[in-house]
Amino acid sequence: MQASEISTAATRQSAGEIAILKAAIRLFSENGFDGVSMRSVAEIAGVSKANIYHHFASKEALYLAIMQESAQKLSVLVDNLEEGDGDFEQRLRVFAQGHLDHLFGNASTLRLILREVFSGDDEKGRVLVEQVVGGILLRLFEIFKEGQEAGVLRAGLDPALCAMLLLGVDLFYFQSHGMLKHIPQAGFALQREQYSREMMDVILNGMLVQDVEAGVQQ
Amino acid sequence: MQASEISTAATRQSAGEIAILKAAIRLFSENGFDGVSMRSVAEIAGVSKANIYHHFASKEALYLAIMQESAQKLSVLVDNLEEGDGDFEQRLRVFAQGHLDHLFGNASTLRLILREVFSGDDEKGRVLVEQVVGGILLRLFEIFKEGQEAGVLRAGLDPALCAMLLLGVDLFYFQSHGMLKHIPQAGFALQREQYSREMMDVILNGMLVQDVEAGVQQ
DNA sequence: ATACTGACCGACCGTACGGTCAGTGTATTT
DNA sequence: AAATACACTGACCGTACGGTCGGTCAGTAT
Repeated sequence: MQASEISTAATRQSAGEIAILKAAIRLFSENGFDGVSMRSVAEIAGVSKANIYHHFASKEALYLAIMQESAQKLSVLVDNLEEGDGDFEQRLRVFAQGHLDHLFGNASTLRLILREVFSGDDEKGRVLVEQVVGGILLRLFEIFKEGQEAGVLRAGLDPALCAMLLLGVDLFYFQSHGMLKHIPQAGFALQREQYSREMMDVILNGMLVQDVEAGVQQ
Repeated sequence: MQASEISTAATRQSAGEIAILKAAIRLFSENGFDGVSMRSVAEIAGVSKANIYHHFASKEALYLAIMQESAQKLSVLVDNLEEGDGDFEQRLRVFAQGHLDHLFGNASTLRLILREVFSGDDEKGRVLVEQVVGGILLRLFEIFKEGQEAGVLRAGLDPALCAMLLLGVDLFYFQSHGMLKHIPQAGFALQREQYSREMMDVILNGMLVQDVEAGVQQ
């Protein structure tokens, strides 16, 4: 009944190492790289600081390990879109509906990666693409490209751009829902489902081919 | 209306103090609060560390001073954004492009504010949002509202949501282009104008009433 | 019994941090 | 000429940082 065998398959992980990773993911996602000390990680994890250096070569190495583990968690999102049944449009609509919830379900993980993505640093951006999120995005682009070849996505559009728009709309909400609540006019942002539904209504209507009325009335 | 004397009127500033503020804005916007040391600020500003403490009570006080100056600067600049004088669609395209240019034109200042809004506590965030985002959102909101009353914007849509989508698309690019440009498949992200144009193609197509095919070929 | 392994720890190192303080140099006021 | 005001500095303080080191201890294979 324990959830203790999550990723122990690939590399054997001691209880301490798992605790370290868990503590690090929480602290780094909340406070960023510079805002976290190895001492605080050790304390939260309930191990000695020296033990962290037994498992990880440096603070940077620990950070990178967490980033990659996090990216792996997020790739499940694309799996859902890839493996769903129905045609592209149906899968896309289901995906769009649940995507935002999924993001919030992996809040710590996502915050960690977004912090890096939005840092604006060129070098970090490159490393991020090459080692962390590049593969996920390419798979997403490919799915949209197939959707276009199937005649569902409008012909003139860049599939990658459409994918990023869909992704960006949800990421934007994930990042800024706290502040959106303070804007009086933005009543649509009070509830996640409402935001997702109305936003997806606009952008799907904007990029899908209009054969019949595409269920966009209300 | 010159933008050259923003805050020199209220309090006399010595050359050293100006250099400190300038250095601090650059460093804090690039590296965040925890990633900047008072020593590095002093070095870049070309003054002693003690001199910073002569002008500012603490690191927090320096950071706060910069935040306030930046927020004020941004809110003033936003008011000068061009809007275009053509039809509804043309106005929005000009506005979106101008807004995006505006974001990049004040990159350091903006990054500073965004960091605080997205990761700071609610209280500070709310003040900043009201001061910086409020004005521009309201202007866009009015444009969309007029468009809807004129029958150009689809009737079921929330004008505030449309405004938020447009701003979000620009903001998302500002924050993520450092990563996007390292993805070969995301060629649309290499040039600002191209990104803005193609994104607007999609979302305008999703928002506007479809009388004819809305001129989205290239 | 012995030898070996790997998880783990307390104590420590050099450095950099935020912040303080006594004092210097230089204008302006009296 | 003396006094006041203020921008500015070098040296210093206590603390916390990332990282290292010698060593303990349980498990295990020989």
